[in-house]
Amino acid sequence: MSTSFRQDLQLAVNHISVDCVVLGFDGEQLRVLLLKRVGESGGQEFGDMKLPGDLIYTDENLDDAAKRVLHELTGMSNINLLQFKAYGSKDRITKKDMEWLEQTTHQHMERIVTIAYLSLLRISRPLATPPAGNEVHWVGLDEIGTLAFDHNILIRDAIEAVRHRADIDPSYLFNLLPQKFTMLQLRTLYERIYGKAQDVRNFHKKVTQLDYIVALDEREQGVAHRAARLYRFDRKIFRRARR
Amino acid sequence: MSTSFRQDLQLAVNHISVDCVVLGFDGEQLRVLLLKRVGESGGQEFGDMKLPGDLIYTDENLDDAAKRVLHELTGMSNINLLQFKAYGSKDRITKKDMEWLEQTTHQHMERIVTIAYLSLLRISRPLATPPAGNEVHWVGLDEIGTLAFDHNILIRDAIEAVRHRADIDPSYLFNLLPQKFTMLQLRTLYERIYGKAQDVRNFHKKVTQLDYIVALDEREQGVAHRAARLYRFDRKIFRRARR
DNA sequence: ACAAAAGTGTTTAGTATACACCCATGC
DNA sequence: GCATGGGTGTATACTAAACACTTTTGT
Repeated sequence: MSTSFRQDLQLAVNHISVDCVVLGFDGEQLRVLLLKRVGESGGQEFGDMKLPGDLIYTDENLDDAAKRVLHELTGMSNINLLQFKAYGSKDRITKKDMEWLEQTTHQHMERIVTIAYLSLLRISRPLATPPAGNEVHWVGLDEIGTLAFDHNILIRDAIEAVRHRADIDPSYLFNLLPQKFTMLQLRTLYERIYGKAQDVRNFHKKVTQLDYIVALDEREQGVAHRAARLYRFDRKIFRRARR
Repeated sequence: MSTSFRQDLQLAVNHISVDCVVLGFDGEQLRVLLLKRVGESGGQEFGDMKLPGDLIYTDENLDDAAKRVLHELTGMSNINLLQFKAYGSKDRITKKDMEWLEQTTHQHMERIVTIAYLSLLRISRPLATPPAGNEVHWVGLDEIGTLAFDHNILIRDAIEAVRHRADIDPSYLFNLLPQKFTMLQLRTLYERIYGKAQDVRNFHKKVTQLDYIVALDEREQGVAHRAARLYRFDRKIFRRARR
């Protein structure tokens, strides 16, 4: 809070937003939920993409604002949510972005600090139909072009945050997998997150000696080769083992 | 940024501050830099302590605001600085704290989001004399009472951030040690950060096989027992080994 | 001589890595 | 019958942990 050292200097009039990096995994690659944005700049119409987010309301906590954004986007409550960084540099917002904001919110904006959140979502879960004029897409990490604001940077930082979080909490990544998954899916996920190949046998060994990953008697269906065994993550066993 | 889903709701008028958790290590325990705060609430004068921090100015980046606060406090520039979390819940500011803020800043406050920074400082470095009415103290972690705002929580989270950071970057903790240090100092530091005892021999072994910690031909002076060898951290060797 | 901390090796357990072949299934 | 991925074991290197006595120095 203020140290009262320099009351004479001008204080900023601020807006605060939350932006959500929602990650999914399709069995092959990581994908991010992006919204289509349309606007006008210098008489030219443009269309690009952005992360879901919003300005926070009066009396609304940061975490609650992020929950609200995700609820509006997906129709879900109780989504895992992790605040990972705040972005407040002046040049994170270009003139074009500022114009778009003022067109959209009908407010004068001086400066926007955004608090970035990370959320992992099973990609199979159906999304709510978004309000008219909004298009939501799962976009593969390699297919992301230049996004609005500094959202490319947010996504890069978010991936790093996933890694750190998964190091601390080994259960974290299971938010990205279906309830029943194959070893290949799990291994591919690790390869995508950590960016390096995992040895099949060593990976299999490491995973099977974790008691909270339990083998099912089921196998995958309708594949053009030997069907893989399915596994599930058992949260209760995991919790017990950790205390 | 705005999704424009609900323009009709009232947006918050916000203030944004930075707070700095500055940690030092005296060879025995971790200490935090705290400022004395005096104020009046309900006719009663009170005195307690708070973290250094300030509202950000117009056109000022978050990181720059944190740098400014630290510069005013310590007279130093080029201090390591790590943003670790944003705090924005409504109830983080009590009525008493809000009164104090309005007394001090002569501004109406509706809501304050603070971006918290972590900084490690050699405790031996002399601090600048703070502006009149400000008292700065290095307070041991165990001696911290109830601080203003949610500053006790910020400090707890900061310690966790130190651990995570040190896991990623083994050079980080050397910011807390004098340039020449003994094994005991280094070991005690690890014990304080990770909260558990380190075996003397194993620790010594692990450290001496790191080439970027170099043994000096000097020993400590004026101790009432066998004098310990001094070591220093060599940043150049460290950098080379990491690429 | 005694108090107080410095300094030093070995053994054992666990974890990480490297590596190649047969199996089941659908087409 | 062939293409595709599923499934399995062993040997080696490295890292982590447990554990106790002698040395140096100041008082």
